[in-house]
Amino acid sequence: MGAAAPGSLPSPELLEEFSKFFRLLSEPARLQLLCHLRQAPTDVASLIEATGFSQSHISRQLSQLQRAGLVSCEREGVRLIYRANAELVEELCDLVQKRMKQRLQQQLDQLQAA
Amino acid sequence: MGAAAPGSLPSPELLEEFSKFFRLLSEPARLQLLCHLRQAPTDVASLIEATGFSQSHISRQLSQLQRAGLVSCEREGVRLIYRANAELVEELCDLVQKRMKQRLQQQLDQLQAA
DNA sequence: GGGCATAATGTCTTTAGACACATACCCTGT
DNA sequence: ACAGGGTATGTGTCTAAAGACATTATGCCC
Repeated sequence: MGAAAPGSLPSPELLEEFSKFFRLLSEPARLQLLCHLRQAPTDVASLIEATGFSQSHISRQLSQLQRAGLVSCEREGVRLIYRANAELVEELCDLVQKRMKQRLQQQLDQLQAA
Repeated sequence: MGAAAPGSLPSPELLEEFSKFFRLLSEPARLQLLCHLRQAPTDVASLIEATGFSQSHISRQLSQLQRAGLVSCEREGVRLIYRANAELVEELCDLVQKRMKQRLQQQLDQLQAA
């Protein structure tokens, strides 16, 4: 155990921090951008074309992802190339995938029981 | 490496599903409840006492977490004992912790560079 | 079955965030 | 230095979700 000491509850500040992180990922648009960037570093124009979102929208989402350290960007001539933080994004994907499986399994079990 | 095929972009439905999952975790109150349950299975009254939230508030949050498969509950006499899905929650914690470290390291690096 | 606990839900108000339009900014090449 | 494409930001509107209150449902004990 070692995980169950009463004092191990996160501070309110930490909770707030975590919550912000998850809130970032709670927007389909941002997830979609992350998925694109996960496949390859991409400039903004291509993201606009790929997603159909407005330029300002994409710019905002990207800057949020950047502040959170999920993506970074570098200039290449006149455009900005964004790229995903590979490690973190991969782990996120793994986790989410695992959860999906678990969830579906649960639903299956429920059906079996009925 | 198999991760970069163009067709591997999640469907809109899947994105929506993921986004809902993260939205669940984007609420400090729910995170706090999860943290409590992570330490030990707990009945609602104790959660009220521990958090100071209203009964209805807690009840709502718990049912959301339950629908998502993050917690489950069983009746014990007149009360309901909620418990966290240990595996998933532990993984989440690991991930979040890792990210925090990474993030702080980034900020450190920035300071070093300045 | 009545009364008393605990837990869940219906409803309302308030607030936080998405998204669009317009505009300002910045970099780069000439 | 200027012009122009490429990106960021100020502002407004709209929607979805949080949170408080009152009410209803559910199981236990007599």
